[in-house]
Amino acid sequence: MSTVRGARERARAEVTAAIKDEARRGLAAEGAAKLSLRAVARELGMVSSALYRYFPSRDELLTALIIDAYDSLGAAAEEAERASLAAGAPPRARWIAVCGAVRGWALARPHEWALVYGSPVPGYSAPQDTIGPASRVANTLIGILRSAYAGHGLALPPLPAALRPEADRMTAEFADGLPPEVAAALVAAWAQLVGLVSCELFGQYERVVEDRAAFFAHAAGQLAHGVGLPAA
Amino acid sequence: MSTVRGARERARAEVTAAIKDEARRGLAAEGAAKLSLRAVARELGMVSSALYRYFPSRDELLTALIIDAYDSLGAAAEEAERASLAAGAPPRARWIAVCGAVRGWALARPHEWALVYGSPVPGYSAPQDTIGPASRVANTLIGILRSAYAGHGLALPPLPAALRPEADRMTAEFADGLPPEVAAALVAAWAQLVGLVSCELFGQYERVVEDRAAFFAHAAGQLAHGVGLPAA
DNA sequence: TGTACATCAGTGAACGCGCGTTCACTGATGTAC
DNA sequence: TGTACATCAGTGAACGCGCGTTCACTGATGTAC
Repeated sequence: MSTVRGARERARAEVTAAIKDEARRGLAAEGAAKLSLRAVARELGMVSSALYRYFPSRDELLTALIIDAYDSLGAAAEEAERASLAAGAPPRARWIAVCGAVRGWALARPHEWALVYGSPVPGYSAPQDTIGPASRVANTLIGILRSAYAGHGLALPPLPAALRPEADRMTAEFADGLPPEVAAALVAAWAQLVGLVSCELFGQYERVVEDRAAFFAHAAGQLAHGVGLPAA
Repeated sequence: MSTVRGARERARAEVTAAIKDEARRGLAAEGAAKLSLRAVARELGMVSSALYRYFPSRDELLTALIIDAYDSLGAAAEEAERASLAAGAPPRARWIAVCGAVRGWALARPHEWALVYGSPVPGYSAPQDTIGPASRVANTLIGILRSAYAGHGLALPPLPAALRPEADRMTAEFADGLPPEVAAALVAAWAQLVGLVSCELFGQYERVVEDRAAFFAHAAGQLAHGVGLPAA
């Protein structure tokens, strides 16, 4: 509770961090499905049963890694928004900056990206605790659209009637105050962004895209257009 | 070589198919990383060493599943194009039909989608044999754009200068005769389509998108717009 | 048509390995009086 | 300040399980003469 923690508490935090770091290395080597407590312990020079002082099971360790990943990605997105806002960038440029930050984070931590946006781990189902951190990037993007809407507005075509109820529901849930076509466009853009990053990371660009930074910059501009932030 | 195969050859084809079917079930239960030859053999009532008469290793079995998946997805896309072409549909409608076929295939075989477009399996690297079947969907989409281009043309904004060399390279490689902005737009649309399908399949729409068919139809329309096939 | 031989599918045992989790334990660190 | 006790990190053995791959083998199916 106190800010000056006891030696025991400090040691516990350090060992916990070391376990997660080693587990992230294991993720890279073997993937989430095969992440092995025994291997983590071995690498740390501990006996495998000792890990149970820190995580009650393998799945809880996975959950901790997932939460960390969402948080770290969310922080990267928020930082990009903060920096470009401070530089006086208009909404479109900030949107593109945040997309670039997401890609940059994923390129630096491909296995953590795979952990949260790749194929689900069979037999593992993420608990509720992961929902909050998971939405930080989306919230950042919504914030940009909000400020654009409050400024010069967003250039979006009207929704098809079939999507109206769904778009109204989305709007009420996480984009209150914005027009319904914005919520629908945002979710689509987010899924498309995930696709751009995952394709690059998961090997789909092999023999197809070479200048990946230029290609992504162009695609992020298209995504901005798709959410009503056209160029010029 | 003859069309009337001997009993032995026929039996071999049947057992090979049974092994792959059972392996596909294993994929669903445990994921590609943990796909187990012994479990497949057990389920088939064989002894595990017997599988080595059919596949020289676990990785070769995985490769066979990957090729099958690409082929099956490619066939679904081609069939959708053929049917909507036969119905006299214009390029935009055919584009949307093919996107819908990709999504439909993925919803019916989520674990095969994950096998080819999800996180890579650590320690496994796909051999050359998978390249051909992998491009059938993209080829179908290019075909649509080709016929649209030959007809009323494609409505695409000019490329940023930074992407011009890359777009020229892509065009020479797989979209010969089309303008460079088409190749770039196609690859981006394809990656975005992968994102839409993967997000839906991998659980990213939980608590976000409810009417997924309507949402996808709208997004596929946006993708069509992105490759120069605007509505109306 | 019959026989000898080659091919091949499938068996069963073995090698050497790894896994998650539990449990009774030792010994060091912290806490209350 | 000193002592008794509680808390907790880490140990080591064990349980019960699963894995990919190799190898010598049996016996059925096909082929050549």
